[in-house]
Amino acid sequence: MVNLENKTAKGIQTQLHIMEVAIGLFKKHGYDNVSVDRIVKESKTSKGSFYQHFPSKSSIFMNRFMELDERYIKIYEELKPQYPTAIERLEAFCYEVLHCIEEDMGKELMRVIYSAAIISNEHTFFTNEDRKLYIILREIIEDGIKDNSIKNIESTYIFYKILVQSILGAIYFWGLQLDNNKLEYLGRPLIKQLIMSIR
Amino acid sequence: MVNLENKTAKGIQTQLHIMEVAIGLFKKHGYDNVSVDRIVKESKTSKGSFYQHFPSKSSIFMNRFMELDERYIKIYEELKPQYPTAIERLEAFCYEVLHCIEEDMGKELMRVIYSAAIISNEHTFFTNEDRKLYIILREIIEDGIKDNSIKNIESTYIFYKILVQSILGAIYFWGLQLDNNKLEYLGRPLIKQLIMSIR
DNA sequence: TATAACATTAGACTACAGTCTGGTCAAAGG
DNA sequence: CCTTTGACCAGACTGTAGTCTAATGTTATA
Repeated sequence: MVNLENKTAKGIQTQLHIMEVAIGLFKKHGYDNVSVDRIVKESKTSKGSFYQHFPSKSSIFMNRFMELDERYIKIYEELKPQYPTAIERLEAFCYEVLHCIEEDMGKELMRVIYSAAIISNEHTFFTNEDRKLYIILREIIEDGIKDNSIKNIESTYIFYKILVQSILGAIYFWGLQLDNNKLEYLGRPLIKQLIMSIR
Repeated sequence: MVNLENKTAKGIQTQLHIMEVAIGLFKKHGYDNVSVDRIVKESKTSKGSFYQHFPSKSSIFMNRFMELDERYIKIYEELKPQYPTAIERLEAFCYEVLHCIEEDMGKELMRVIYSAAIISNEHTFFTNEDRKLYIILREIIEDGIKDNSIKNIESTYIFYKILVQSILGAIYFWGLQLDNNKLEYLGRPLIKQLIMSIR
């Protein structure tokens, strides 16, 4: 998910190197306690290099977050054969997404992303309807209409938006909590209720 | 909702004055284009004064946002006699909340609040279960169980959390959008679906 | 009233995200 | 081979949120 357009091999390497060092420092000391100056110092690069490859400090996390969509595809493919009906797949997939976000990203990263995404117009990833995750969701809903396991919805598009809002809400809610409750555990009731309502 | 503990009358006046000037400047030039330096200059105060009364720039908005809970109480009281059953009250109340947030606060203010709340541990308002809005929600759900208009829920507490996540999600989703779609319009399908599911 | 304790205020100062400028290097086209 | 274009990089610089210190006002209590 690293930006590949007009980048030299060396450039890509630098970008990856900065990213690795930065993520390492964030993990060790926390996002707020690591400055860009320190990142460029420890990675033996410079401010100019950093901002050549990342539009902002938070976009280091954004890069990782965007990569997650590739994982969703794999998750969906693995999960698909396990459930006979689309509605079951939809429910299981949603839980997997929540699980994956917590395990692979972690709360701090998600907090930074959610905090940045809503104030910067730079991040259009969330609103991009061609995002892989969104495509999968719509696909499963479509399947559910076809196999008649999903009923009681106005349209694929509307229910897909309902789901997106719910997932955003569950994650945001989780991000607010200072305790260690699991995202999947917190978000499950909402998803469950929605799934129940379209059965 | 201005912090009253250990404040002199003069202090409160200063706080209110700063708040008025700041909100005025934000409305005129946008939050990001108004610095704290400018606020203290135009309000003829000082940095020291500003941070005596506000823990951060964004908390000016937070103050306003917290005041909104008083409005919710009034809204609920006015709305209460219009609907015979609790489930109808719950649905109507949720829409009113969304409506109110857009009208009284506006998207920019909510963006700033949502962006700040999830990264700063300073803001416990969202997670405080004694928040007026949350009390009202639980009360209506309780009423619904009593008058038997609400069924199919595991418990008041769980469904209340479902609702809170949904409202957060709807607002966050709205905040992400660059267009001018109304919050109430965007969030309505999710609320409707949930209400339907507990009927 | 005197004084201690604390709220208030001013403004210099710090830390840090992000910008800008100027230079180097690699590759592509003539 | 030369030149042009643009990616890459270094580091000085800027703007701004938030801190610190020291002075001043206010209030409660001895």
